[in-house]
Amino acid sequence: MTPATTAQALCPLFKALADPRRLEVVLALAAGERCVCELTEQMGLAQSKLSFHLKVMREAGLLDSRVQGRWVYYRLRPEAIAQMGSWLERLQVSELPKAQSCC
Amino acid sequence: MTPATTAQALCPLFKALADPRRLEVVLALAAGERCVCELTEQMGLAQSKLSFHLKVMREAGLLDSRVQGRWVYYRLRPEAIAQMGSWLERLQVSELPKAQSCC
DNA sequence: TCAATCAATCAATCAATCTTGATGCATCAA
DNA sequence: TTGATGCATCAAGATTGATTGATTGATTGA
Repeated sequence: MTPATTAQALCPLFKALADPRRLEVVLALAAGERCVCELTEQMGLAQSKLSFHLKVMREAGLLDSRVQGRWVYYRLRPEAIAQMGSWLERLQVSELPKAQSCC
Repeated sequence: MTPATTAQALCPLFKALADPRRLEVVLALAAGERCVCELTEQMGLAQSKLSFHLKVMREAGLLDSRVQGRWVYYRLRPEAIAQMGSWLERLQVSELPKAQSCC
């Protein structure tokens, strides 16, 4: 996988984190699986709004869900977190040289 | 800084990465500082388009710039990368317990 | 000076995302 | 079987973000 391809694959993940509500949801899920009704209460979000954001994150591959009876439980996908983390790590060059000249 | 506050601070950074063009620019800058004209050429982007995206990333705190003569050089802000990285790390819980019951 | 170059900005258009309230579907308990 | 609950989905409108082409300001070399 070339770096460019990797970037393409990562974009949806970063997009999924590019919203304050979603960051909060992710933070809540870091403590473990939660069902939608718990999240709704905890976040103080309208049900359909939360459902929308959960869908965005699930489709990006950031979250997984499972159905149990009439409840739906969401959880983080550690692979997704790791993928972003290691991409960022590769960027972390200690001392970048200044460009000498240009054009 | 509470976790929630941290999340608020991180949102603009993740937003800055939530675009394929911007990811490519970041990738290019990982190799070191570049001037806008180099990036324009390398990315094959219209000048005003690139300028727009650079501004988004600079205002988010992801990039820094310096002016030298009539050129402007952009570079990554390692602190920004580190901030996102360590936030992601804190999410990386090894084995999340399943929720028992709900509601 | 004067013309050329680099880059930011602006206004207008277009596109993507979010929000809202309503509706539908599945599950469960009575 | 009926009513209630949990969640997804939908259509409409609002908000935000991206693109385009033109203009402007600063800097440089002739």
